[in-house]
Amino acid sequence: MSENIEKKWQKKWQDAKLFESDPNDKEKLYITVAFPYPSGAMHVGHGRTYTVPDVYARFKRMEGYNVLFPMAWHVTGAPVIGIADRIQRKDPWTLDLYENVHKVPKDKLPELADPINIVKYFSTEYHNVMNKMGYSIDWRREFRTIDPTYQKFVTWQANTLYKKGLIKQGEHPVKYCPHDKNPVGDHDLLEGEGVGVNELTLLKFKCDDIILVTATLRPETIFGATNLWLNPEVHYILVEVEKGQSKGEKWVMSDDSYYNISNQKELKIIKDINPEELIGKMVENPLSHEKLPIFPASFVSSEYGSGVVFSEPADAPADYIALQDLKQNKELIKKYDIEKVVEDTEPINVVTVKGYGDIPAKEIIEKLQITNQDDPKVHDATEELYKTEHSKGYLSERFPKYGGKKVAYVRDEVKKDLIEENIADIIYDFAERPVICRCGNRCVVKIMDDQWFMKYSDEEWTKKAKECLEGETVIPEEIKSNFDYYLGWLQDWACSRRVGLGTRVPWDKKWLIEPLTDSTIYMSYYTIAKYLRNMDPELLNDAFFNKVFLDIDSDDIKIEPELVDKIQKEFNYWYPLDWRLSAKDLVGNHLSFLMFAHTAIFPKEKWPKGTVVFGMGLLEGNKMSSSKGNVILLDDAINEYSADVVRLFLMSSAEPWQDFDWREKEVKGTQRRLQWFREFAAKVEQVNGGNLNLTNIPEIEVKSNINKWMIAKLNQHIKNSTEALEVFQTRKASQEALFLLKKDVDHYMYRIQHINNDDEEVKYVLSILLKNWIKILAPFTPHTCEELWNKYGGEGFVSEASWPEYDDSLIDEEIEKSEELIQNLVKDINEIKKMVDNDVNKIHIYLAPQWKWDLYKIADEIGKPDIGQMMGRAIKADIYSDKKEIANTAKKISREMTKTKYIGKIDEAAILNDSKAYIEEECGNEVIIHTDDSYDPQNKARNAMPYKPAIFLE
RNA sequence: GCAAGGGUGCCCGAGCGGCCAAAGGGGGAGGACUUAAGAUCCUCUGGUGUAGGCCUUCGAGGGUUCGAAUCCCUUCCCUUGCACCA
Repeated sequence: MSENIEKKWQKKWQDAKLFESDPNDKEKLYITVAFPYPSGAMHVGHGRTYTVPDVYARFKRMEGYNVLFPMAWHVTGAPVIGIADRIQRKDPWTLDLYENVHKVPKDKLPELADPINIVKYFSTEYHNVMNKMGYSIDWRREFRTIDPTYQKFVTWQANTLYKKGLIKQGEHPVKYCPHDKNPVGDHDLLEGEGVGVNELTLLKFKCDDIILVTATLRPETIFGATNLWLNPEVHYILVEVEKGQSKGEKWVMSDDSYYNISNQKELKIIKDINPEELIGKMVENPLSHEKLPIFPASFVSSEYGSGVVFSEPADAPADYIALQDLKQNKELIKKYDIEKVVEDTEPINVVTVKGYGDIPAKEIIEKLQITNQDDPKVHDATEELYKTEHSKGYLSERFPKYGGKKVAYVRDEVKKDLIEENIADIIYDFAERPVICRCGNRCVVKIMDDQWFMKYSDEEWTKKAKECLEGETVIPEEIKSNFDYYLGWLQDWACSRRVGLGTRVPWDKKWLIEPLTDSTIYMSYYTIAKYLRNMDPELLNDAFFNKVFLDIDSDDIKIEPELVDKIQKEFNYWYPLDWRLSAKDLVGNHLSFLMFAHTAIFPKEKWPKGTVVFGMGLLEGNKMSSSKGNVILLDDAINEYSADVVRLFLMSSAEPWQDFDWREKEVKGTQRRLQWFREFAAKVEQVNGGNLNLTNIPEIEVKSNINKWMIAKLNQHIKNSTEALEVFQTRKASQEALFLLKKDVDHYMYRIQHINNDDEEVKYVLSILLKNWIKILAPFTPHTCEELWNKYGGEGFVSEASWPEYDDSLIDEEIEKSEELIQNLVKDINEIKKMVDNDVNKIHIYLAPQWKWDLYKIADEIGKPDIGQMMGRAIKADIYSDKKEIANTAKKISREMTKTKYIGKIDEAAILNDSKAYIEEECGNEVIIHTDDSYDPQNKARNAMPYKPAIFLE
């Protein structure tokens, strides 16, 4: 049923070309959301992402803007290559994922062995589901990032940045498989997913004419170096460095580490080295020049770093325990003839850290009860101490230049100085191992030296990007400082790739442009995409784009000038982008790149104006994840609940930047609420005798308080909802527009039960209410609203209807206070009745006399519960003769005023009389409203306070 | 570790100096309707009180203020990001 209605309106919108936006005289609004990478089916989390801009677009359209909301598909990149490959190989996990989670029909599955087919299949799927959601997208501008026309655009973009000197060649460490001769991404790994690459400082210890190189994460501990460790079991070699700052030096390292380091430096193997011959010899500490002995140790790994380690037993638990082991191993000491030096070797304090003494490593070894260097707990000890010292440690005062400073700062300083003096170099290694390629071979860290980089570190460029950020509205606001941080922190970004789908680097065709780099200014492409989609890509040269986007004239433009002019005008009409929406995790890359790229290419007036950042999706409290199968596909959700229910739920369960939680029970609650709304509309028609006409509601003057109250509430909710939508608060807006308004309507309907159901005022109020209500819900539940609008005589599409103007003058404090007065009174009476045992016949109500209002006013002017001041002013103004009574009342007011908002005197007698019948009905007794205390047997009248009449139950 | 955000009633979540015992939803209890169930509607959902009140609560501790869930300080805990990947 609802599915048919939704289909019907989607078709009507399409036939009327409602969302095909072309330049006109209206004010424009251009909104985009990060386009999807369609490597799987759309789930409800994606649904939220794309519903937010749709709701906003629909809202702004009703406000009278010419809104552009386009969509395209980001299909460049490597992941689909891996997926296709796994499908090709019939990897069971992948097949299961695509068949059962992404729900690809079994007969279609084999086609997905081709990456192109994956992106085609899912982008088509996305397109269809987006239509089923009722998104108001201008599909004439749809494209995929591998379309030849788009590639021409990316080529232009790359050339433009290149010419400005913002793309440079440089070196960069990557995970690399020496067997495949290719960089490897995480998805290409058999083992070691997510393992990071560490930059290690390689310290050079001279030993005659050769150098023992030791790799460390903690170069500052060089001050406490006592000896070197070599593992007698490991195979060492001597190599000569052939290039770079260490050229000509002869290094000793393990041959396993050579496997890695040779990918980073040009090394020539000279000969094998027998560690036994080196153990016992002395090397020179490069910093202090003192002589240090070489000792044997079994914990030294041949794979990590260089296979040679310098020992700092005060702060490195492994070094400490290895030294203890050695001291006890008389046999070994004897073998290498190092009795004296071993005996003399003691830890040297380097780092002072709270909670530890002089030799932190000793303490932690003892704490964890580690008994020898091959105990796996050594690893935990190292990790713990490393973290503590890094965050809380200080280098001991006695070291010149660096002493007394925090370890965290000293580390980089020492490293920089050592390298400058050429007593250290840099190598890279994995933080953990093993890292094994799919082909079964050990991966290495390779330095690619022909990699292309975006120079995001460029100071001037960063300054401009920050300026761009400064001029933007960021929602939520707190993210802005985050952005600022990222813009400054971004280093050069490797922007070329060897594998994946994408556009070639125009001047170096062996590279592809990295997928985050090819989608930083594509919002400008949307504005002209409808002209380019059927064009011969060969016509789209740089000259063309230069003219359209930057107004640079050229003889090389191959398209007729009139068309170029039209295209350029369209770009200038839509640009700059008003709003960019994207997920939280893209703040540090995509969204920042977007700002960088815009400032580099476009003049300031074309820089983006606003960014909205999204939170994540949860499913019944757990993180949504396709790969774990923990998702609900959007299509399934639509089929089960209808698009409107899904939309409404997604918009109302959390604000866009918060994490939302798809809870079936609450989705069902939303469904019932929407159903209630439809029934309410039918009820309004029924009250109107079956011929409700929303286009033509006869004007009528509203007199009764409760009707005025309903109108006031309606206006208040429209106002709140409008203000919330302006700043993308879809949750607040939908709460106001549906849930809170419904609560007031419920109350209203209850209140008017006693009124003649042919009452003209009620008919009018309900009609006005419904008319506006349909409108303010239209952005959230467009199909339902379109249907109701049409059914009850609305003119045209509600999607095109004008957004309701709220009238501040109708949002009357006094009217609200009146209803509050009545409700509080009823509540109080019933509460007292509950507590009183005897039967009640009559309810007497006494109102506060004028002087109490005067006193309340004085209290309000003072602004705080200061009884002394109140008394002073009251007596001066001579508001009442009995000072004791004034004092008593002042005390009460002092208490009351912190709980009640003062809005001036209201005519309580009139208000209560207006609703007397209602009060009697609610309380079940006759009500007598006294304007004086001529009948007051229990002396209750004196309790009357402004907004709080006295009650006497008889 | 660094950076950002956050800890609110059974649960999710609003509130961000006084209309706050704290919106709204979910869950629970009771009632109306119904042959019954469901849906819908009403009431209650911190404690206590024989006159509309009082007491205790917003991670913990301290402070500012006539007044703090809201502001400041300290402390504990949680979530996210830290890159060559969309």
